[in-house]
Amino acid sequence: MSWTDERVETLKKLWQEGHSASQIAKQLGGVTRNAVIGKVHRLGLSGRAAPSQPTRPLYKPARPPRPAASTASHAAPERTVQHAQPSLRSSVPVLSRPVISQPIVPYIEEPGTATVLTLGAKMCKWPIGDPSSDSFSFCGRRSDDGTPYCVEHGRVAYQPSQKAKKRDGGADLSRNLRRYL
DNA sequence: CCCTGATTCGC
DNA sequence: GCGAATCAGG
Repeated sequence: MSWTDERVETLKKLWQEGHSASQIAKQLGGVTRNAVIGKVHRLGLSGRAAPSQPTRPLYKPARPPRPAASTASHAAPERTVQHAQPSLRSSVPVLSRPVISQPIVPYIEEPGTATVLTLGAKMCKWPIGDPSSDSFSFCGRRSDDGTPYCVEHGRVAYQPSQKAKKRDGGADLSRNLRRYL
């Protein structure tokens, strides 16, 4: 099987909905979960904002060398060591209930006031500021139904996907966009 | 062991 | 671009 437009659309949809790679692979058929993950990465939509527990720590654990299978000529060039940058990739831990007596508000009207402790399920998880900074926060406005972001940020998050599949001269862009919001 | 996503790299 | 092999974890 190959990655047709339709299958990519399905992949993106399921991935955004929080399905695991193996589940998506199973549903699509003809591909392994590795294929799905690889595609997800190439599409640049790795790191889901919505569900699950963060699997990776925020720091980069230094990649181990991989023993090349059976290829003789392979002079491994030293890669430039780039220091780990604070990444937004890791998913945001969503509290199921307040730890102390912190009332969780459904959403916040003023953008950028939600912290990791006050961020609720229905709040926009668009990051604001430097994650390593104390002032780091999330948008926190009411997220659009079923999405991690508010309408405004959802537009930004899922923007560059359409290349006019059918024949709409761009007039239907907003309509197509709604499928992702 | 089951599962998860992440990464590398030959193809 | 693709995805198997392999990794680090839950």
